[in-house]
Amino acid sequence: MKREQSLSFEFGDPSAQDAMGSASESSYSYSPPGGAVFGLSPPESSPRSGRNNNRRRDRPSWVRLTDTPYFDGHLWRKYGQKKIKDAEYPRLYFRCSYREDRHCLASKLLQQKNDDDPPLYEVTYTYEHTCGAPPVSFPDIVAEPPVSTDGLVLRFDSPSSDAWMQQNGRYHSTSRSAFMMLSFGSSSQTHDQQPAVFRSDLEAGLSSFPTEGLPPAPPPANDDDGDMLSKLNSFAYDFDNQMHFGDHTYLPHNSSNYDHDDH
DNA sequence: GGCATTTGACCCTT
DNA sequence: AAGGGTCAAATGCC
Repeated sequence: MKREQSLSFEFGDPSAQDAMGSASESSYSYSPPGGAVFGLSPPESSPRSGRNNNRRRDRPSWVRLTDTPYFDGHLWRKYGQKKIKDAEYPRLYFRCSYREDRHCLASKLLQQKNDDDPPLYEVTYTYEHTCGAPPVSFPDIVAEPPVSTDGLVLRFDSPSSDAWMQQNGRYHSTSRSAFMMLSFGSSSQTHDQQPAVFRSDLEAGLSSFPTEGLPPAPPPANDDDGDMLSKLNSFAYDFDNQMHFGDHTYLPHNSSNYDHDDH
């Protein structure tokens, strides 16, 4: 049902591209996936103020192709829609629902690519979430014996963060039975507690529930043991060159050179 | 009434 | 100057 995904990172600053592929520090304002995604300060000026800082082409962004563009584990508010020249479908603009509350700069841009069933969308994400909001799910964590390693497997039962979105004050889902799995401690990992597997299995379905009773997003994660859920996003990115989210495989461009001709 | 979405205008980037 | 991204007032929904 779902398509294979690809992910590309685009930066105006080559040094930022380098930072994406390693843990090295960068003067670039963006904190790449795998780094500390919490506690970032917003830019000194809004996008409309200032001149050369925060230019569009300098903003970190990555692209995802999906047929479920709304279900990515975060809450988004739509703030614009525009007909794009030579594009068959309008472009939709979303920003993090916590933009004001927590100065989260994350935004995404939705572009429908075709009219298949289901339609394919190109989703361009800009800036990592700094809101600290957990994935939109309330999973039951189940420890299971690992399949073939000496590690630990955690299963996050339904609903999956990949299957829910907020719309008109309610969460909506196309998943009836979803779960995610994390595997820790694989001997192939060079760092402690990095996942070897991170995936979810989704089945088509439809349901929704109101958002009123949901707890607020937690404060930025600390390093205490047991705070697994608040680290979920980080875990998802803690691969060297590959990330799995849901049944999507993300393949960040990892060349050390900035490359405009990436497709 | 409060909040999210829509949509035309404005402004920035290329 | 054209095209694209964001703002903000208007509108709709709960």
